[in-house]
Amino acid sequence: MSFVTATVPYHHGDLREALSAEAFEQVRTRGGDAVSLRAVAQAVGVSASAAYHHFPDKTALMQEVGHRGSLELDRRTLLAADAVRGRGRRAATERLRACGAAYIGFAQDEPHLFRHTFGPDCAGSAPTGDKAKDSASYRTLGRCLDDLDRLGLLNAPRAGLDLMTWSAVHGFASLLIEGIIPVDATEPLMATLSSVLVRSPTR
Amino acid sequence: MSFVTATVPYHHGDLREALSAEAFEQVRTRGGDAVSLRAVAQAVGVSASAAYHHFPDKTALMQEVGHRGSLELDRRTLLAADAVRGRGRRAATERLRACGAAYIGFAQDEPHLFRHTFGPDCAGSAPTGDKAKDSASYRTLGRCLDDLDRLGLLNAPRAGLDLMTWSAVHGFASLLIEGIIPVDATEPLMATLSSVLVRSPTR
DNA sequence: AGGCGATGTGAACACTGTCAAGACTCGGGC
DNA sequence: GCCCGAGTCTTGACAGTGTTCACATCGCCT
Repeated sequence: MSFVTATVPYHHGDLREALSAEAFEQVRTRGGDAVSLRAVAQAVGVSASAAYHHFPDKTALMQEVGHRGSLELDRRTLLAADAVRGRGRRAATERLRACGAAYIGFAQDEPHLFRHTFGPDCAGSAPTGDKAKDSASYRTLGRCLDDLDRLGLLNAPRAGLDLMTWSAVHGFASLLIEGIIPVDATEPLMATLSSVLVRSPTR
Repeated sequence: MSFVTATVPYHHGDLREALSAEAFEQVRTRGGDAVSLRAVAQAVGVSASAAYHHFPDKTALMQEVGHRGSLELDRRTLLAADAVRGRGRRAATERLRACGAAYIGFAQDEPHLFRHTFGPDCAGSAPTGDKAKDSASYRTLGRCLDDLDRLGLLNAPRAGLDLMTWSAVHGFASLLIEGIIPVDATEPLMATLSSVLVRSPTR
């Protein structure tokens, strides 16, 4: 009824969005395993079962979170790659390094999000089994390699290099956030990767 | 009391071991998130709270499982590497390939176990932040690189190559079991890795 | 024999995901 | 105006979880 009525509004404009956002934030801070549907619902100010009118499962909500996570990763890598201007040898090499560092940096800054994004609930959602090409960060990495290839700087045949590079960066990030690898190994990793991938300068 | 009494024996000889083994098996088949302390205890034929006299937490039990998983991974990689005899160029290259393939094969054969072994509950258990050197599979991979280095076949300075190679193999395995990468990409990956790491044969 | 410590049990707590039944609110047709 | 149905949200319940508590039981040592 009647005027103002700011408190307890009505049907809560856009619950689905609110739930997604809140879940995202909780996964980001507390980690995927530690967030409960009930807690998310309560934070939004709504009953737990209300969520079931917008998501079939808790898993569906979590997949939405994972999707947002991958978007953020894509954004970061693309930003880092675009920040390096120029078309020369130096620029192309640096671009690859920056792109990889951004990928690893994301995992470092948001380990919970990173884990969840590539966790079994989210990653396996695409039934195609070849989600690689859907990933923008993968494509960004690929474009960095293209640049190097165009300059004839690659140490090996272009094909298959995307996968290897991505694997190395992703694996390193994974091992890093689990504490298996010391954090100060990131620069050396990218340096080694460069030295292996791009042809030596003077010769 | 009295004779025979095979059923409901006594204190159950070695519960800790039984629980670990059962938990390991359940994680292996059902996946880490799907196994409950109670189910493990019941399968062993014991009350749930009995487990708390042998493990402080459910997490502690799960860490034990993770440890067993890493032992199995170590065993497989070592076995694969040792199966390749010879000290020549061919052998050294093939040894590296076999070692990596075994690593990836483990992830493929036992995805649940692999995930759990490198999951946050298990991997981060060592507070040193540099558990890499403790991992036998890491060292096995390193020895393969040593062999190549001794023959002067490496395409880049030896230092840092362990980390890069391990990262690539581990990352590939991770992406593979989440369905992000098609399974038939394993051979190409190891081929690319080899072609990048070891110097070209004729020149 | 007595008792003590290690090892087991059962009931209880707070919490989880999920679902069925009912209440509220809105928009559109009489 | 009214009413009704669709969409939305709540309450209450169920089975299951990790964990803890008080208590029972067993083997071993003095």
